[in-house]
Amino acid sequence: MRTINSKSLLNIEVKFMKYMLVVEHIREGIETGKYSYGIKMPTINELAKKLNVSAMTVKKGLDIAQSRGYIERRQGSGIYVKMNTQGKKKSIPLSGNSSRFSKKDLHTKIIHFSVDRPSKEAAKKLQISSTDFVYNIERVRILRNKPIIIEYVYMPINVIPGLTEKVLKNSIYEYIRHTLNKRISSSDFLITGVRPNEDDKKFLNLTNKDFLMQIMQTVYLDDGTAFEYSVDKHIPEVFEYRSVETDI
Amino acid sequence: MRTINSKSLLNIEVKFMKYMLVVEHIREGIETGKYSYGIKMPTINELAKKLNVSAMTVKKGLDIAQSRGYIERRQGSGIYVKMNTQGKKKSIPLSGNSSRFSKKDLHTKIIHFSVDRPSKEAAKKLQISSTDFVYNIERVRILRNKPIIIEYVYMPINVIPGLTEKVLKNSIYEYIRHTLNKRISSSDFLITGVRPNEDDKKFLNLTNKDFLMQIMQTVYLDDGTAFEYSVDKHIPEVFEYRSVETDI
DNA sequence: CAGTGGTCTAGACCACCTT
DNA sequence: AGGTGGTCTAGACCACTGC
Repeated sequence: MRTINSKSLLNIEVKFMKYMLVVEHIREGIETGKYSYGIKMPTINELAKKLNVSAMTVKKGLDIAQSRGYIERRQGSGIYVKMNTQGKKKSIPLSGNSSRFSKKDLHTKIIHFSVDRPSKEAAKKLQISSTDFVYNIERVRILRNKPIIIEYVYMPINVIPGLTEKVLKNSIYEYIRHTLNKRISSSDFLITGVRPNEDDKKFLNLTNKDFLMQIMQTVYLDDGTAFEYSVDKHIPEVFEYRSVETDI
Repeated sequence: MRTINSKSLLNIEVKFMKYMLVVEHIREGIETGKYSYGIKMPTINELAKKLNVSAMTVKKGLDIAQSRGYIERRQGSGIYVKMNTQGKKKSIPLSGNSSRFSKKDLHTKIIHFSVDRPSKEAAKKLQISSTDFVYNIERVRILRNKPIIIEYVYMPINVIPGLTEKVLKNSIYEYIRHTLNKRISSSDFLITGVRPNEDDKKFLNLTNKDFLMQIMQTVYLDDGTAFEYSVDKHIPEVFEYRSVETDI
């Protein structure tokens, strides 16, 4: 990646794509209240001049700001702020758990941890052979003594070597990012509502009357390798998925 | 919009942004099996030459193909096909109902239709005054005699004038697009799991043991006007939300 | 018709992967 | 070192809005 140093006068080296300057400018403007709901923003050329980048780069930044729901663009008219100061945040299923809780309140109980052959389903999703080995993990997330999420996770041992119970007790994603130095790039996921199975009922203290919000997902590294196939089931009290959709 | 005519030799005028040629090329390649899972695609320069567009335009098309989950891009390596022939489709909540059913099998029952003042919540979401008027609509969607979705819809009468029961029986969105000639551009939505209320139970034939998949959404026209605030509740058997998330 | 956003281009250069 | 994708630019031209 090409990087530039902004704020170098402050001796704080911030590495950015230039188009992220645009996104940051808008995010900051919304947070500080400079840009509030419905206001017309500066034009593309003004932004380009102010941030010292080309118009094309501003446009690329606007693409991202728009995809995040910050702004609305009206051809021939201008750019308008769409988000309120109390910014909406996407609850991203990438990390397998909701980020709405402070880390202190959240504990992890490991129900099962083994290395097995993958199920047919898991092998297909992970694009591996049924003779390869995968970690087979079952975890329960507990929020202030209340179990809220049960996770069934499959990861190829070749892709994510060296998993231990200690890692599972903390964050698998931290381990992948900071110990293995791999980058997570994308996920396909599917949200449905399901009834609990026997394990779900046992570990989340549920009955047949209860239900769960299920996310089935395949997660990819930035080299395209699928490294996780997982099924997370959340109790409805703590689940929400928020997003923005834009035409094309 | 700038438009060009492709396939003019066939006397079929297809109006496109050039970058959509790239998206279409990839979609078609996946559908016909020319591009199958894992295959390395032509390079950007090759695509540019083949489709007779600039490299930047190819890149813009790739952005869209990537956001649709068609491809994976690996810097320094190439572009790889990610989607299987039996293409995944996003079940888009924009239309308020799942598009997995043929129109023939789906019927609509209108439970309630009036013009009222908006609730505080609806006024806030629609960015209108509590003294303005809104359509207050309650509909049930019925799939082959089984009620599957109940919808509570609020629309400002100033923005969407002339709604009738006949429109409600068909598609409000068709009416907006083709009769009012307005364009729908984006939506914010929130997916949660809920228990049915009294109306839900009555009209979907549910009990307290049942649950529903709820989408609360605000939908915007391309001029930024919020024109719909709605709560749709789907029975879990027919609900799924599928998507792709990419870093940034 | 002036202003604004959208599309498109050719080309320079950078970052990363592969050999 | 060569190939490939990513970023960035300056500038041309188009489509739309609003005065």
